[in-house]
Amino acid sequence: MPDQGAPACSLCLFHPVCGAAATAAATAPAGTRLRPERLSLRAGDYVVRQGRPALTVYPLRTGSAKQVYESPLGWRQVTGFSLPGDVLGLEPHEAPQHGAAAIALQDSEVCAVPVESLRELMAAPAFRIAALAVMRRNAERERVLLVAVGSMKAPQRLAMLLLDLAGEQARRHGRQDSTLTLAMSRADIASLLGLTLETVSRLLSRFASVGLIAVRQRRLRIIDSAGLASIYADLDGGAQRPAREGDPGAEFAPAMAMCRGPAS
Amino acid sequence: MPDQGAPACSLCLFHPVCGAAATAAATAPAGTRLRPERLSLRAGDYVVRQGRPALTVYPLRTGSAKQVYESPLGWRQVTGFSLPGDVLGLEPHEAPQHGAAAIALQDSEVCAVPVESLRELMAAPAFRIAALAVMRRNAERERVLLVAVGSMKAPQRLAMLLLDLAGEQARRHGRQDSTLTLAMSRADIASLLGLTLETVSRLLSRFASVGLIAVRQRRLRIIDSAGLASIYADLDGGAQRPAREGDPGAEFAPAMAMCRGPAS
DNA sequence: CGGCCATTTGATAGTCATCAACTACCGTGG
DNA sequence: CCACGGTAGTTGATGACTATCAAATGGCCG
Repeated sequence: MPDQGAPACSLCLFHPVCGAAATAAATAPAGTRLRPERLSLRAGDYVVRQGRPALTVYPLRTGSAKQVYESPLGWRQVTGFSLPGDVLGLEPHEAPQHGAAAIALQDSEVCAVPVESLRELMAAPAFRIAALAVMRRNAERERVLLVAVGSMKAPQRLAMLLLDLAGEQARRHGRQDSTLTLAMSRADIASLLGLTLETVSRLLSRFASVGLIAVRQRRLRIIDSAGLASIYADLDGGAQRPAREGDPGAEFAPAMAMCRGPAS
Repeated sequence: MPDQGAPACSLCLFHPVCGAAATAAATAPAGTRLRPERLSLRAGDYVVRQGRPALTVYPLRTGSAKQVYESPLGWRQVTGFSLPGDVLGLEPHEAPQHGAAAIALQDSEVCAVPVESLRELMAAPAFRIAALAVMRRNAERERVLLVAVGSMKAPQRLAMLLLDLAGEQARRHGRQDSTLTLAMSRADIASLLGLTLETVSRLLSRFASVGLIAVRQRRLRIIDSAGLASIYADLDGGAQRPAREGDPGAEFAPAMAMCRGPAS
């Protein structure tokens, strides 16, 4: 067992050049191997603070984190969640300061990579490409979130998040066991989606009552992935025209009765 | 009159190296001067299309444009407006494809700069810094928008936009004459802010009726800039607790009665 | 002048925030 | 080990906010 990294290390941006990983020996030039320091975090710890100089980036080994952005006027909002393999504090456009805070959602471990190392690595085309791809991915994510918050109804937003979390989980742990652990609170989810925690709680209950998911506290299992997807995908957000008699398609309408409140 | 550029050319990212500008002779190395081709656009023309290869960037000389992002599932949303001096189609993270469409809001003029030229220019530290700053600015803008759409009430969002437009206008035309021309339709504004066009129209009317602005069609004048700012800045979105008797501050509450609907 | 589109305005109701209990969970300390 | 307190989460009642539907008005272009 040469690779002593956590399971998700193989997804880390730095994995190919990480001295702690066996693969590095083969692919990385001798001089560029990293021996990152490791840090342990407790739930709630700040990994990076918004506005502070960006001196270090922190690949997440285990645990999870949230990004929190505070607008110039003091509005605060969760802008994303991070799972092992993600890089906390990685700023796009070579920003000299962190654009958002990163906060551990649970006891977690991170590596600490100085930005100088990062800058040197960026000189290597292969690494550079990978790093830029990660940043683009993050940017795209934020845009999807913007559209979700700006145009979609609450059930769709939540369905989107659940599917996204499941997808990320699958990307890491291989097979999708469809069982997630929500490391974030309802309030965090609500902030991300532009809702209130009560609404999130209610929707989760409603999803569960219709058999889409099973949820108990922070343990969640996706039962009907396709159902969630149909809620998410539903353009026009489950709009309810007066439902004239003989309305074609009324007898179908898969699971997106979700958007219509409790079954009367 | 050596500088033949449009007034806003001096704000263009490429101005220091633009062969059409007199200043370029002084600051730019001989080999890197640009002679960008100019294009004329009609209202509604696509400058760049989302997903198409990013081969050219288009500094906006005159007119205005909107960015429209379409999510993977087909949700479409305006993500920003551009004014002269902005660069259309400029993709962050060296993205090979355009991440959003840019559409002229009125008859406009743009320059066409090949990405190869851009790439060469990025080698020069001064230009690189400026370009990265522009991209960071754009990213920050999007995040502010995300928070606005996610957490703020409709009147705040609109006040924010008006102040922003006024600020951008002032940054270009020097003194703020406080008179803007809204090149975008109500529907575009609504899409940007995550509202409907009716709500935007109503709010504009309401703002006007309270003396914050004067608006007739697409001609708008800001009368009480501070009043708009107080609406925008109001944390907790003008929440109305039951207003107990003797509630301190009730007799104040500047212009943010806006958030409470028509004066009863 | 007529048609078309953008905008305004009104009426209505859906969605979701807000306020308020209530319950479940978790770690702590007796 | 169990009682306890505090936090997180659930559920209900209510109504504000804003979407939706509908119609009228105004401006612009052919």
